[in-house]
This record gives sequence, C-alpha cells and structure tokens, in this order.
Amino acid sequence: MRIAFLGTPEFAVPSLKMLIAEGHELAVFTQPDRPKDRGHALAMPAVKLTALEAGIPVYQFEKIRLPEGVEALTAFMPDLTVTAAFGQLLSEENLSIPKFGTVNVHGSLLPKYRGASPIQTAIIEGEEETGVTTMLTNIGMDTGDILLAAKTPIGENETYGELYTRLAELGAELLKETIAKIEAGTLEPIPQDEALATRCRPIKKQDAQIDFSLPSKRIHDLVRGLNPAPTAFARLGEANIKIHETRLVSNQQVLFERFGEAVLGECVIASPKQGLVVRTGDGFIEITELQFPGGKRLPAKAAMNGKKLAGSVFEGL
RNA sequence: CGCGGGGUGGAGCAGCCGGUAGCUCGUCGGGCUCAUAAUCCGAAGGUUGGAGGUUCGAGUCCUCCCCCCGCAA
Repeated sequence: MRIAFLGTPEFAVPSLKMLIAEGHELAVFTQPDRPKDRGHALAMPAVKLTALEAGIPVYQFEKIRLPEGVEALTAFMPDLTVTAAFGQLLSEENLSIPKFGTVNVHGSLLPKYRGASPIQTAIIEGEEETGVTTMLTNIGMDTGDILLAAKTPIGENETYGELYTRLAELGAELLKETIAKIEAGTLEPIPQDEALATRCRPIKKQDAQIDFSLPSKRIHDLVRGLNPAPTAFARLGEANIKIHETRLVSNQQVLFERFGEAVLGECVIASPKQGLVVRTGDGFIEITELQFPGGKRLPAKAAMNGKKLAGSVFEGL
C-alpha cells in the first residue's frame, strides 16, 4: 500500500528498510539536515540516507503540520502514515489524511514511558523488561490506542545503545505484523490505561551528572542508560569526567572492611592493576571505562597509568 | 571559515621561564614461590603527529598542514 514514512534517526531505519523490502509505495518525510558536531557540516538524518539509497522521494519540513507539509503529505495520498522517532508533532490535519490512520512505533511498553526518551528512561529507572508498541497516533503525546506490543528483557549491563538497536529491530518486526493485520482488518485497538501511564522527558545535561550518594545500582543504571550518549559524568575539581561504563562489585564485604571510612564519591582504589572503585551511597561501584577532558574514552585500568586518583573525591551535585 | 583542549617509547601521562627526554603499566630475561593477578632484579623500546622558520642549541618559541577530543548546535 501507499505509506508515508515519517522518521528521523537510526531507530527508524530498520522499520523503513522493512517497508522497502515489503514492496510498499513509499514517501519519506524527515527532519531537515542539521549542522552537526564541530565545523559546520550539515548532516543528513539516518532515515534520509536510507531513503536516498533506495531511491525513495524525501521531503524535509521544519514542521510538517504547517501548510507546506500538509500539502506535500496530502499530495502523496497515503493509505497509511507510519511514524518512528520522527521528532515533530503532527496536526489533526496531518492525521486525517491517510484512510487507515497513522501508526507510531514507540520504544516502550505503553502506557509506560510516553514521550521523548523511553529507552534511556527504562534503563535509568532500573526496569528489567521493556519493549516496543505500535499505536494509533492521536494528538496527545503517545496517548493513542495500542495496536500491538512486543516485550524484551533488559540485560543487567545492557546499555542504551545496545537496547536502542534491539528495539529498533523489534519495532520493525512489530510494524510488519501490525501492517499485515491492518490489511487483514483483524486489529482491535485498545485504549491505554491512563492510570498506568508514565511520561519521560528529554534527557538534560543536569540529568547526566552522577550523584555518588545514591545506591550503586542507581548509578550503574544511569551510566548505562546514558551510554553511548549523552554519557554520564562526574565532577572532579574543575574537570568533568565522563563515565562510560560501570560494574557492580560483588566483594562489598571486603571493601567495607578496608574502606568503610571513605567519603561518598571517594576513589578508594585507583590503580592500573585493580582499576577504579568509588564509594557510593550504599557501598562501592567499579568504574570500568571513563574519559578525561581532551582525551578519548579509556578502560579505567589504562587511564590509571597516568592519573593518580586514589583518594580523590568526586563532588556531589 | 561556531568556541575550546590535545597529539612525547606498545598503553596512559610528566617535562616550570628553550640546553640532546622521565614516570606508571605493559613487553622480554631472570629471582622468589606449590603457584600467582602478588613481589624483587635487570633489559629492550622514542628522528617528541608532519613541513618549514627563529636560535649556538627546540619536546619546549613562530607559521602552515594532518589527526584526535570536549562544548555548543
């Protein structure tokens, strides 16, 4: 069928590729190219690159709900609109165009984690399970009726980046199934239970700073939930030190005997051989990969060769 | 031509106002040990990112280039 695909980053790519492989007639709408990183180069969204490779027409509007966008979408005359991490709000007008409606692929088990950062937030909140949901888009923020959902466990050391990739793939499969059922007319949309709904907000820089007075598990969840970006960090004097990876330690007992008196945030062990261990609110945590200003990310044991952190204390918030 | 930090033996770093390079780890050899991630002794390994310039002499100053990183977006 004719499908308008609205999506932007990597998360949407597997879904788009699936639609291409299924032979649908496609038009892609994505965010405008943006200046990226240092220098001034404009970068194309991942979805645009994929579309161009496949020879699919690409439209880029600052806001698709403005007349220009509505016009272009209308002109394509889609049977269905699919959105996946598009990054723009749709208008009532946009939604009224396709006869089968608008289906969104969302990276959480709705009604939990509606909003902008469902994958990161699920990890940061210490969830052991998450998934993807397809839903009928309405005007609210991920509030439409649920079509299908697929669950998946979150590994104890799984990072945002890893889960992101898995959910993107899982989302593509679920979208395929969803479209098949739409075509067959066998879907029964289920309204979301508002009582169970939670909302996640975009990650702000402040959210990425580690508070070592928290329990080790909370810190670990924050670090992996922000890996590879935007990356958790800790303040040490004037420097912001990025913390890329941590591990929960099992020998808490021994550490307490040796370093029970340590201040929260103190580096109790910091050596090339034993790595970096920091005192937390309820015990200790091992930092296994970090990054100093101006440097690249390093395994902690390598970083300890040149930096003497033993006894240093990461500042509180 | 958005702002800023950095490129020094395999890795991470030091080297203040210029005088032929040092530390930690690793590597190799050996000792100790039942053994070892532990520890001791010794050794190898660098044209200091590249090209010019200033100087009696540059890792250290100036110019240009390449690469890496952070912020901002």
